[in-house]
Amino acid sequence: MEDTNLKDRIKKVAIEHFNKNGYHGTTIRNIANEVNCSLPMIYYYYKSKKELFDEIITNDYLQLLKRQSKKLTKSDAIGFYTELVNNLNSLSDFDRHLYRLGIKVYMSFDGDEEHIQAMDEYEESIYPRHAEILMPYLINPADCTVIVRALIHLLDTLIIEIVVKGRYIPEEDIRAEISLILSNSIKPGTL
Amino acid sequence: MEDTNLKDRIKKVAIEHFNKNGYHGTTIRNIANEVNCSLPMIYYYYKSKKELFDEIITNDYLQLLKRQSKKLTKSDAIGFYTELVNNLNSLSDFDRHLYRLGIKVYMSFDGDEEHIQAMDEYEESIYPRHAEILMPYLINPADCTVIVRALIHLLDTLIIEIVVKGRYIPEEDIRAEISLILSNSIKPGTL
DNA sequence: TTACAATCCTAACGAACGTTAAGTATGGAG
DNA sequence: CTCCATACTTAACGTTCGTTAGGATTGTAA
Repeated sequence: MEDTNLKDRIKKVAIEHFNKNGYHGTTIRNIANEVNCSLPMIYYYYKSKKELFDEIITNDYLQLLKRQSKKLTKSDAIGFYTELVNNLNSLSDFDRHLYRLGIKVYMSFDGDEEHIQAMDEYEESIYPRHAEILMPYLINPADCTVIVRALIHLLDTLIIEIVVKGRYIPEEDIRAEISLILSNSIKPGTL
Repeated sequence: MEDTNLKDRIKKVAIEHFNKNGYHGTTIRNIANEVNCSLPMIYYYYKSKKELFDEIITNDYLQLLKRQSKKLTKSDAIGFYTELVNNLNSLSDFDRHLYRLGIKVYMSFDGDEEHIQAMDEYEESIYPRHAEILMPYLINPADCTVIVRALIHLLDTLIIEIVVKGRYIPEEDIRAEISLILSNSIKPGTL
């Protein structure tokens, strides 16, 4: 993200503020102050406060998710999920804050009805996607539901731990936790 | 919580609003409107908006946590944690919203520095407490760190799933997920 | 040099905010 | 009946909010 470009600088600061203080706690004046530009410049580039927020969530956040998933070199099941979580450790501060803001909206802790609905739809696509990835490796396909659900739950908190609370979790720790769930349930040799 | 008492009715509505709209998104006027009282009545019972919020978090929320932990009849390890999570299924709407608000502050999604610090201190007491509970049952005490951490992570998302997203998770599902982590690590017979 | 679009500013708008001043009802104690 | 604390009100305070009107500056094309 270019720092010379005023429009982008505004968005960058906006993400920091929305992330830190929430939608209502963020003011256009505070953003303008930090960007060191006049107040109406924000309305020059963005129609309103709401549009600025919308663009961040529906553009930048979803783009970040796609960018992260493209990084995956998917080897085996445990390696795949370990990599997915571990990549978050090396997120830039900016991306981490953007991710955090996304989670916040996703959890209905900020934003309004529209955003929450969009996030819900996205979430419903998660379970089948993981089930599809794991299915071929399972010893007992009947256990699929429990295993996938427990896996998603574990992934969720690992993500929250890293992205929301800003902690670093070493790769071997991530692998150990994921293995705890998967190692007894997937076929040997695929590990 | 008495509904005849105006002071309590104000707090009840305040919790709903803080939970739904965040600290900055909640206005004294909106609360007064819904309680159907005049605006200064809120200042008659509470010194300021901040004090009202503080009391909810440091009084009511922590009391709810204690009340929940007292309900536990702690049998075996898996039963203990299953009960802990399952009890959240039967939380009243009011308590669930209060719990959600607490999680929100705990995750630094709302509130200010003081609250977040208080929550961090509380959180640091969690790991040793669970380690202590589980230690006697572990087959290999060297694995303690991984197991306890994975357990806490799993519990966290189960709690979020029920309290934040408002889903119902059947007791057997909770037990299955917790067993997935614990059943291979704790001594047989203690299950 | 002129014309014009893009980029920026100061100053102000009305609305909504947290908060308070100044009072009015009410009901029990003396 | 008087007194007074409790429970409540209307009306306004000063401040900050999102937003905009109206104009200045700048670089470029004709």
